[in-house]
Amino acid sequence: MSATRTPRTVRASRPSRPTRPIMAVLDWLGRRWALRVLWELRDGALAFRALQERCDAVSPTVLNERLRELREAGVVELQAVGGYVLTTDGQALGAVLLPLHRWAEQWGRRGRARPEARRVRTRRAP
Amino acid sequence: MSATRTPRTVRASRPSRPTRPIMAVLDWLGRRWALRVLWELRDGALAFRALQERCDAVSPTVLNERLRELREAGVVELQAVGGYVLTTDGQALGAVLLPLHRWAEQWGRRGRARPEARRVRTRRAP
DNA sequence: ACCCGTGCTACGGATTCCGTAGCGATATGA
DNA sequence: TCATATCGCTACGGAATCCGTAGCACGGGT
Repeated sequence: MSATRTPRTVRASRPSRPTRPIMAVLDWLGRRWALRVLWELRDGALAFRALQERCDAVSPTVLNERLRELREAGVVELQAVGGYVLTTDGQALGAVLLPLHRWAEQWGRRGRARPEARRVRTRRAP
Repeated sequence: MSATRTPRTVRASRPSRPTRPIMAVLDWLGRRWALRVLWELRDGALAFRALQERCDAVSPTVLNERLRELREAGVVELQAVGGYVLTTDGQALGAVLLPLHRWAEQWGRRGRARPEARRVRTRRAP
């Protein structure tokens, strides 16, 4: 019937994984600028535009979306005055980034370069 | 010439930041599935398809791209037999994820829900 | 009445991600 | 030798996300 040779079944092997919290965290933490926002807020509150400034001038659309997700996760909050700040949970999460910072420093000393920009999608002539 | 009222200059304030290693790490680590790949490799080597399986059946295109970046960063390598495995640096980086795991467990116990799927782009009526 | 700064949104175009199909190489068995 | 199976990995079209710019509504200062 089928033209293919082998289904190569890759799915169907996770029938009822309970979706551990770590999976959820790795998911929303692994979105663009999420880690960076936590890192930039580690020293104290920052206003929206100040935060945007520090994140390589990320577009306000994405920044606002990340901040909303981080607020829903309960790690950052917007205080009446002074801008965005880490909550207690957020500070605990930010503390996890300190070992990462140390690792990055040693990693940088070993001459590791940042993986360079991905290949541009081959565009066909218009 | 411009019709705007105020430039609201958000750029132009980072003239010569030396691009610390932590920034580079937060960049390539904050891409989709990068953290998850490190997490799934923490217990030992995994073949390409086995790794794909564990990462919610991520598409092979993205998985291969992440693996390439992680190899260029020197945290993952493909051994002759057995599939992908963390390097020494990679294991040190994976160790950073353990405190994150503990944080996530407590975070999950406090009833935090994963920030739900983003809103669909508001499409105006046709 | 301005001027300035706040958080935040609209929107079109560029980039990235996903889902499926399949290739070349290698291994194993009949 | 031929068939089958699995390996890492690629092609490609469509969907989702991200970016860059412009600007709104509100409030405080002068």
